[in-house]
Amino acid sequence: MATTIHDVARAAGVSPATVSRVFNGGRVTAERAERVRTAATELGFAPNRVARSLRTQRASVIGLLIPDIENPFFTAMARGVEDAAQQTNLSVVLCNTDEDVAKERRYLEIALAEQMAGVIVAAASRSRTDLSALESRKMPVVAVDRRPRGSTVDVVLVDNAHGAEEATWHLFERGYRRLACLTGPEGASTSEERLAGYRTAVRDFVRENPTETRAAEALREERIRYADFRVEGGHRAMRELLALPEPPDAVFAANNLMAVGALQALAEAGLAAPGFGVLSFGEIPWAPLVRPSLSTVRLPSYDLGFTAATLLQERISGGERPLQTVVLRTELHARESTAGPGA
Amino acid sequence: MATTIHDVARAAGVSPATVSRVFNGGRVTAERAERVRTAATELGFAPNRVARSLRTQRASVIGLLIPDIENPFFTAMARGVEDAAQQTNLSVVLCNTDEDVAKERRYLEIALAEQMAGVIVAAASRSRTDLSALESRKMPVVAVDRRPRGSTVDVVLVDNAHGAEEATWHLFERGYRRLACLTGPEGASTSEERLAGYRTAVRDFVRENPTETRAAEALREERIRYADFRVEGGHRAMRELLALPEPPDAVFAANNLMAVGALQALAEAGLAAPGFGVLSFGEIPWAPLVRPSLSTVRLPSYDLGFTAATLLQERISGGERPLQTVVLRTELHARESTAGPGA
DNA sequence: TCCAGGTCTGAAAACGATTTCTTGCTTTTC
DNA sequence: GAAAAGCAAGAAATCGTTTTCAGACCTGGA
Repeated sequence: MATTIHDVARAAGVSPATVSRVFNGGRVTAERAERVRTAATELGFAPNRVARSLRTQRASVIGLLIPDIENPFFTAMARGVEDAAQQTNLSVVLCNTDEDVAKERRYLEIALAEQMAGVIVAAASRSRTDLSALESRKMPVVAVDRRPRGSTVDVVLVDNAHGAEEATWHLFERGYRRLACLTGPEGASTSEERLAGYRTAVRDFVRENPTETRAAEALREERIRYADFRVEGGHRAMRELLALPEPPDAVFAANNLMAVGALQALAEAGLAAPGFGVLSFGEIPWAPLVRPSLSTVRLPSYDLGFTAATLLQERISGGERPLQTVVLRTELHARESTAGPGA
Repeated sequence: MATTIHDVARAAGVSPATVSRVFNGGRVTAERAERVRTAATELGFAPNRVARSLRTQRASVIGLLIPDIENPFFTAMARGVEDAAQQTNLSVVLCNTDEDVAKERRYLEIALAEQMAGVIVAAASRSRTDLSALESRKMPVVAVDRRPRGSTVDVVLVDNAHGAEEATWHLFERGYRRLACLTGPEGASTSEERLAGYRTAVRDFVRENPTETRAAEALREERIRYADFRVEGGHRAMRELLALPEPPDAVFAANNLMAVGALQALAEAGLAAPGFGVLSFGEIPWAPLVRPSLSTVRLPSYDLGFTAATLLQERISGGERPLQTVVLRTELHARESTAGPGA
């Protein structure tokens, strides 16, 4: 049934050790190596990875833990990881943690028990995600998109603050003056950084345009809503914003799903671009189809994954180098229409 | 470092065999079992899955091969698989084959070499996907969404023909008379079945309404376009349809991505509902936001995955029963507006 | 001629679990 | 009371590799 290294050895008239050496680049005379190789193909031999992992204490699989498999941001990232991994014949195991720390912990345990070669993790929680077990067992880890608190691993991040700043600025340039912000959960590094970028942009704009007195209201408490990075949360928060005595005329949404929720709320209220401005931090697939049209900040999701996987592979192959933090830039994608709110 | 079964045995003053029995439900006296258990938790012991797999020749991991990780249909399916798998402590490994038979073959080989407990596969190709290697090694397999030719495995399918029939009929009911069809690649079971359903509905309608002479044109060759199940293909095909001397007034798109492409082409041509009817076979996430609005056939993607995983688990635990084919029903989701093309 | 230094090879010991086999005890049964 | 049966527990074999170790063989220099 399953042909083993012994079967090949017997067929080729050599010892199992020699067969192993042929497959792992040991020193074997050309003539014998040839005999082994033909015997192997003849028998359809493929080395048993489980046995190999047990012996070498290392599998040729890396784990990728993401919080939401249905979010296109993470699936694009997964593609990047996969493409990078293929280069060194690593295979990728995708685990969906569902933003749930308990589920995440279970997957991390599996990663250890399966002796995976390494793990790339987009942490479910900044403070409660615990990578120490992996670190103490010397398993290579790269954190991506979100920086877990207090762990000493390589990190690949998006330049959230800068991207949010540019995006907010863009809303001002388009002529909107009564901005609001829809950010993610308090405590998540991504939502805090994006909110910080929003605030910076508003302050800068107010400083440079002292006559625009109302712009500063964008910093007021009631204009800044914390939601949960999901469609439903964005929807509810947007409704609250619209119910304000002085509702905003544009909104900066800190991720794509909340932007979708906001668009729904706007549609229900009969509002649309260009009268109302919407900026989504993160692409909405098929955004051109979406009504009302909106501008988006394109996130380097694929590259995020690709870079993380490359870093991880360096660690796996034993590269001793200082911890690295890579920050990738975003890209503003303005909607085609140039008309502002007044038009 | 890694605590093994031996460490636990020594700490509890028993043999490794006993420890193993405690964890696998062998017969052990209560008093000893207790000693083992406390020792295990004290040492933080977790059995090494690799070693276990090597010995038992079976891993507690199942592989899920899907053709496109960025298609929400498949990610929803993945969730279903995962939820079902959790019930028996199986973990799921997601592999993205990218509609590429070579990539798929590589993943199937990995599944064998890693000795996974089983595989669920949405085949990249109906005829060229080859599951025989798995079958001959007695690895449990369930095919999902697409039925691979000539293999004897359990299958979980969508009732494509029936769903397409209902959907097409719905277009007629809304008042459209010049229908067209955008189907998938020739040779794919899903696209053929959906096309067949479309044809059945048209024929039925013509038979029941002999005065509607033009309706039969929906069966003409130029009204039926084969594309590739992707956005770009749908876009191109729709443009061709619109360029016909007698363009259609409604289109049945055989999957969600092509429907998106079609909507793009329509938007470019200045067409929208209700003047032009669009029916998407498969949900478009955030469809309510999409312009023009459209009706969709909701596919049981989650249940597809859940059912497949349940079936697979029965096979894994050795249930000997005849091969099964489960067909799940679709659900028509009409767009809210009731106005037809003439309105 | 002999020995040092190299290359190649096979035997055997890991890796960490499960499982068969055996042993020694206790309980039943006639 | 002795034979049969049942049960718990340990010793040891096993899964399929990799890798250490030691031996065999060859080459070249003194």
